[in-house]
Amino acid sequence: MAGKRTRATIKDVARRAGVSPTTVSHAFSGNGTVAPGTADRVREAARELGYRPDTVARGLRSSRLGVLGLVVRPLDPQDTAFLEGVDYFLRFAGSAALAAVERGYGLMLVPDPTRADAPAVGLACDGFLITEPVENDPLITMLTRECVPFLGVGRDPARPASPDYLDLGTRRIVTDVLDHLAEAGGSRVAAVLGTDRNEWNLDAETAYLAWVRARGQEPLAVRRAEVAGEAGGREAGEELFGLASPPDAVYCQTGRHAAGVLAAARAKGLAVPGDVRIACGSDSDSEQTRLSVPPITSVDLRPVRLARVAVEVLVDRVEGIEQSPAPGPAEYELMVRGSTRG
Amino acid sequence: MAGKRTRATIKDVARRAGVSPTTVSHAFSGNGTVAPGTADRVREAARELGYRPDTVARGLRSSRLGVLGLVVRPLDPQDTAFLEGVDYFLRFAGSAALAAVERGYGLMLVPDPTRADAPAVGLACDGFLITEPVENDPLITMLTRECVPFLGVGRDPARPASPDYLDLGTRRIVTDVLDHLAEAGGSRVAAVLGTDRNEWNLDAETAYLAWVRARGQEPLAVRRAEVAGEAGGREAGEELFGLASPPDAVYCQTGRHAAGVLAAARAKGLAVPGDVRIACGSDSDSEQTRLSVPPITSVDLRPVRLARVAVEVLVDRVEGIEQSPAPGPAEYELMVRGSTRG
DNA sequence: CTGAAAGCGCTAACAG
DNA sequence: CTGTTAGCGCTTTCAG
Repeated sequence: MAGKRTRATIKDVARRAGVSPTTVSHAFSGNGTVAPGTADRVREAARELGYRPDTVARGLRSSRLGVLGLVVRPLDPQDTAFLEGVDYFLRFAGSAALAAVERGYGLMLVPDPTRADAPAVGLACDGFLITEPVENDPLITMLTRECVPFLGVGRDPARPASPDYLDLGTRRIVTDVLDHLAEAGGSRVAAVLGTDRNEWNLDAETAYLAWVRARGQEPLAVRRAEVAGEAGGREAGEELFGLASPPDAVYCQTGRHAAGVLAAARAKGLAVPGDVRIACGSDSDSEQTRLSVPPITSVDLRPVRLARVAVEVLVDRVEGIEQSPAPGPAEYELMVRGSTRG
Repeated sequence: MAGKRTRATIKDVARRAGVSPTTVSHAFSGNGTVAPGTADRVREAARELGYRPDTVARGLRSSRLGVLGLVVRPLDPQDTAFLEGVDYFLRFAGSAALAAVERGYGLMLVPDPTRADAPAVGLACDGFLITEPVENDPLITMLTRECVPFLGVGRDPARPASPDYLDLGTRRIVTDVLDHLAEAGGSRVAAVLGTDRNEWNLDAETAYLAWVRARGQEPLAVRRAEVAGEAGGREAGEELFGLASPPDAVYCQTGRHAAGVLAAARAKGLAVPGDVRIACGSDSDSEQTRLSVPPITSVDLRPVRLARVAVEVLVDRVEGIEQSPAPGPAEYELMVRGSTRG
């Protein structure tokens, strides 16, 4: 079932319809103007031949392929951790794909095109969505140099804010969650933070430090790699609850961390909520937070909506629509659950 | 940040390296032969200019773009149900993307290219993965006609088995689950089936009917659309448990259906397991089955592995590698859980 | 080993 | 309204 090129070309259609290739081109692209009758003949001929314009050839001229690249960080293709963030990521990717389709684009998952082993096609995308750029993201450097449109979902923490990044509003979110923990009765709030160098982590840290200091306390933060997951959270929890004066509330950066902290608290015989309140700054739809016992208060970052907005902005950029108004901070919703609510 | 074409072309590199475009082409593609020294000069010039071969132009000649299309059925882009199968689908899509990358391909989610409103780029893919083809799938018709390689993940139920389809082994799986329900004490097993016309549903029905009749009983099957989800399952459960002689075991086709049936049983005061056993023929990782109370016995279809196999086979086809041995039925594992185990 | 020439399939100017 | 003429950036014979 190999088969050489069987598809009809624009010339075949032109010949059959008794017109020039240009006319066929016009008829299909809707550019120029074609007499209705002629257009019909062209369409008819094309149908008979099973002709469809070749996207690649078209892209060569118009330097627009119709493909958006989605780059997910962290990005090591070896690292199956890629699959760990499934809940949030799938919703994001799925929604982005749909939104892209609605704008006439395909959405391709690509590994970091700056890596040597990246498939060449990665570079062919008309624009890129980069979720959670890392500090001084090399991909952003490259895209900027080559004038390829992109949109960061989250800031590059080392670069100035700009319309090139969607603002996740991390500090505001984290502060809200911390306030909620305090309202729920937490008087000493610890934090379990991640280690990736992205907006989400770096801003969360900043926000936590500021919040704690504003209350005249010393920060009590531990860090665990995102990929350490529930086990990492459990470790962190054991560390925190083993202290001489343990926290009575814990803010966690990921749902998996939170689930681990919860497990550690329960293992230690601590009531949740009661002795300890736990909340998570992300990923409210994850199994870990939603279906744990008790369920863990967390934040719905609206990945479906976020992806849609991101695609809209990116497509506008790709199509050269002038500065689509940079949307404000992403919407979110605090999902208060049993882990902080008597 | 619009910017016209800034990227260096092969000519620029040729000029700078003092050679012809042909030589540059050879140096990069590894085709012809280039003297080591010349190749170095070319590479050097390219580096200085930040040159990278243009994938689109390259694809024009070689008619190989390096992109695999992933078509998910059912496929209505309007229908957010697309997002509902998240657990299984994400794992599948994520894993497929990784496997594709490892073979040097990009993996693009595309809507059914046979639809009128589909983005043209859908057609540009070098090959397609079609998860759960529907009966007489029009996409398969088109791809066959145009000699575009594809691989169905699941058979087209209306076409003869062939190496073009990965065998999901549905009948075997369903039979195993039914056997398990019987072993767990079920003497009258009902089925809640789906409505999509794909291998999964049609073969499940066949297998169920055969299994029941082999035991000298009459089938007791209800159907609910996949998208009806938990509510649909609940309805189905109410219907079944409201019968004069209700079943004492229910096979469900989807995790959501199973969760609904479970809810219906509990609402009716039936013990699960005890009065009723429930098992699900798919999607063991879904929240619905894994984290319900009790958790629901289901089947791990190994989507991560399945996707990897599918990509391997498809890439072999795309690259014209002769008949990579069609892999046998997909592996799976019955995950026995509380819903069938005292 | 290297290069000149001829396109891949399509579209973008311009002319008619 | 339609056709002619040039290519897009790259690869590919096929001569040197």
